[in-house]
Amino acid sequence: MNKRDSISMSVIRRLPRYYRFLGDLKKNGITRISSRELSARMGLTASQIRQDLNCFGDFGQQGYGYMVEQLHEEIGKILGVDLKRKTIMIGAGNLGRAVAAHMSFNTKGFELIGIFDKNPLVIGKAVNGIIIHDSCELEEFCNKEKPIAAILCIPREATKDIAESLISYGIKAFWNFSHYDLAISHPEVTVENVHLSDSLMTLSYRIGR
Amino acid sequence: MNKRDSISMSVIRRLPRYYRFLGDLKKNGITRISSRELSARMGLTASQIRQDLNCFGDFGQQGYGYMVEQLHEEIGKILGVDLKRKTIMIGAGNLGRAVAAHMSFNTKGFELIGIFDKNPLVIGKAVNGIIIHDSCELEEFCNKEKPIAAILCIPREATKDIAESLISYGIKAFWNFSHYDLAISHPEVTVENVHLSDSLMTLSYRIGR
DNA sequence: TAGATTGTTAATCGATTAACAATC
DNA sequence: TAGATTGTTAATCGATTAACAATC
Repeated sequence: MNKRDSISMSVIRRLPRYYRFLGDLKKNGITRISSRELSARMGLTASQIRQDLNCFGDFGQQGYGYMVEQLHEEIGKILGVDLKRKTIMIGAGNLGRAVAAHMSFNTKGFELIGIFDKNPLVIGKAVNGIIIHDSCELEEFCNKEKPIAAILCIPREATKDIAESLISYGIKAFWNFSHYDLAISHPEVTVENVHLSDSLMTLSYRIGR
Repeated sequence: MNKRDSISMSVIRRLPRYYRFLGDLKKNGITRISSRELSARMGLTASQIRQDLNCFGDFGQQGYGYMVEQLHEEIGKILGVDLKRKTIMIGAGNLGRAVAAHMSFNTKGFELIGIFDKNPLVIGKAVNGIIIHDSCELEEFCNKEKPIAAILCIPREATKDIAESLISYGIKAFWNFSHYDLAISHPEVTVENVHLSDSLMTLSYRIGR
């Protein structure tokens, strides 16, 4: 088994947070940091930080700590934020357009190259310079441009079928905003579900009655 | 210690998903279900489902299973989706407007009663019938309407200060979309962070290089 | 009653924390 | 060298899974 495959989800989900905090430290001119100091800032244990980082290599120096800029860069590479994976978005409703306009895909490993919708009212318009195409052009577009990732901002009911079509067009990864648990049987396809509704209901629970 | 307080986050985060699946079953006319059948549909173990549900009460019937409609309703009550907590949104940019237009707050325990921004271009407009007010009216509005929850769709830098003001105006819960880990020291305030960037970077990691 | 399935206790597994030898 | 802090192993804690008696 590849080392990378043995990393637990718990660790993976903390990586972007490390990346963010290290970026901040760098911006504030801090050049080195100990796991203890970082743990205090992030609200973790120093032990956990050292364990997490050691999943990927020996980034620290004993008796000294970690170099902020170097560690930031290393984690960036681990996350793959330096890549430019061709990405399409399906669904240009409120949420889709906002995500397209709001996210900096190019600093997170992706490049948004096309948006698709079947609503004639939005087709032909552009969001952040990305043109909204007619959904019927999807297959042709994929054959030509070979995107590997798709962002799904479509209604719940449409999700499963569209995802399957997209896989047949060569899509290997989904960022799914629809209120539906996309679970793909193909093992080579990666899915990240964003369930805003679930998040809000979790807040509702925690507020209490 | 209150029973409710002893429930782990792992369990809490699964509740909305149970709620969703049970709603589906109900819609499909299925009136009862065993933990084994539900586990197969949800991709969990039957054991986990029984453990989770037993945190809140004995909803099942031995030898028989669970009544779908009744369980759906019970979980809804546990989540508090029947409540109408007065909620405001701060920040009516792309993301804020999309969230305001896209989410069904009233089926998730909340009622959006006002949106605030300082951009004159959007003040006075409405999203889904909710008026966008000038931010300078925030304190007055809170004194009058007494909202208890706030949705933050503002830039990273502004988040901490605005959150603290809002707490002084009586806000008890935050749904935070800013790229910033809002961690409030007041124990009576609840925070749910939605980190879309982190989610996207997690996907980037999992795709690999 | 017999079969089914829960509620619940016990066993296992995995993740976090603590401890400390290695070493800068 | 002495002090500091890592990398890493061991101990603890919590969450998941298995097992089974209770009971519908």
